[in-house]
Amino acid sequence: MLNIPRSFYLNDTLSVAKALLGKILVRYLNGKRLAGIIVETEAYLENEESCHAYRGITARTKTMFEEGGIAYVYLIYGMYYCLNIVTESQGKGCAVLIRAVEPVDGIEIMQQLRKKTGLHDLASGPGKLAQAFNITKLDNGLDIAAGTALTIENHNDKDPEIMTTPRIGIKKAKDLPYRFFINGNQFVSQG
DNA sequence: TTAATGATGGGCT
DNA sequence: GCCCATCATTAAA
Repeated sequence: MLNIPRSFYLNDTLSVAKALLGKILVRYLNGKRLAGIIVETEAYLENEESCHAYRGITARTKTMFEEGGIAYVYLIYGMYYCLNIVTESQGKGCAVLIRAVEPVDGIEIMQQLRKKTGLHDLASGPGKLAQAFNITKLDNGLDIAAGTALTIENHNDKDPEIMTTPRIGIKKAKDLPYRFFINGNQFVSQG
């Protein structure tokens, strides 16, 4: 039940993306706890084309240049938000996309936010996850390492078996093996 | 079962 | 104007 400190997020992005698997994403919404086990992530490095920060700082991407542990939230396809966690040092411009979690706490609230029943489709994709946790552009720039409204906890479970593949839904740098997920977990997106 | 498509809006080459 | 780190719905097979 321990909030993960900033030092965790200052490590290299690929290591952080893998280390986040099995950790607990926690959101406090109107005093209620929403939580899920992170089962799928993707890394975005500042030196490859598919990274938003690749072309430098803009109004949208300036959050990606904050220091590790800050939330970077952006609107995609006009209707969904994606939650990222900035990694490494201030000014670097890299982050980890949280793609899917396995719901643990606050499942009824997630079902209301998603307008769905059941468990499997609640947060098995980046847009679904943001909807289930009520994450919007208002959360852009929040300090996840500070451990307040939006945070990540380490429950000291054993390290999961990690699978690696190319990232999903991108056109550039599509072959880089920067997607990670927990082997066999049914809440990973796309099967 | 898989494949195709519409929704919807901010950022940018 | 076109692109986009998506999803739910519909159509086809």
